[in-house]
Amino acid sequence: MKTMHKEHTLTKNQQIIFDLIDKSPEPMKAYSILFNVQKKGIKAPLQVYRALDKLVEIGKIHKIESRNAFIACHNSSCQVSKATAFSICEICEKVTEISNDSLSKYLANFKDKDGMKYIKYNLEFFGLCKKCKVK
Amino acid sequence: MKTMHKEHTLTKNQQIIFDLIDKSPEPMKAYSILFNVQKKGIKAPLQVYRALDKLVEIGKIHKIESRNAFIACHNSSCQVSKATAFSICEICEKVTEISNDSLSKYLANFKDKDGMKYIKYNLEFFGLCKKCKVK
DNA sequence: ATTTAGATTGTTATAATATAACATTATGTA
DNA sequence: TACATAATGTTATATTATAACAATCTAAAT
Repeated sequence: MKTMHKEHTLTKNQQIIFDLIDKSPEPMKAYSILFNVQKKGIKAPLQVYRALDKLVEIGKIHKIESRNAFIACHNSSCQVSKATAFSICEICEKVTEISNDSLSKYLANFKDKDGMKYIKYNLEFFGLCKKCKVK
Repeated sequence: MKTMHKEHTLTKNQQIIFDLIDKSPEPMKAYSILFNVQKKGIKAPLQVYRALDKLVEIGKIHKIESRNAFIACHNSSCQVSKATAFSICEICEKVTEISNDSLSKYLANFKDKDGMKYIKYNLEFFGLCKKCKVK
């Protein structure tokens, strides 16, 4: 079965903003994105936020909630941003999307006693990355 | 062994703000808190944010990152906000702290392949609560 | 090719969330 | 008492995000 969510044709603004985020080694914040795309004609915050909203919706990027920042999705098996997990280094702020079958299965099947039906989750691990740990 | 993290004596501002959040049936936002404590002499956003920072630090409250809102901790076994999990209803916005041994053990022991040492995590599940599900 | 509905864009203004900087006051402890 | 640390009060400002509305583009159905 084909995963459909990567198939969207992006609009001009969406493409410009996705390309920028996709090339960035770290999560990008909305106003940093704005600054970087102004030479391409995107001049207002709302233009950035609208593209970000759409890109999140179709699963091309994820929002790192604790950082108010956005990274490109590099996890072909992630289900349209419905199930996301990240590791975040508290020193260098490097963020990596976690792709781990055991974890995603565990969380997808998790049921709490309160009878809620979960349709989405977001998990953020914080710690020290390999590089920062040894410093 | 005694859990030490609930033993802090709160300062005046901290106590006022904690009491307000603790009584609230839903997560409270910073400026809503500010509005509600102005009659008690807390007049500036920074006074609120400083108390919130401290209360989060000592584990009396948690921040719901996806909502920019704060709830009191009712989970006596939670380790000073180092390991938090919440369920969030996307319709009524009810938030419940999840207290589940299996989950917390699984996450505390989770190790990803990238060699990171995790010292903290935050998990947010989204879905429909029992009430909203049947509507 | 034309129509039409829906999505996207451009624009201005403003709302909501959060922190910087600095002077002052309280608190605990040596 | 004196000292260090934490907390407070205050003004100003930075950062993140959305409201409202008119204009334009796009895809699909005539």
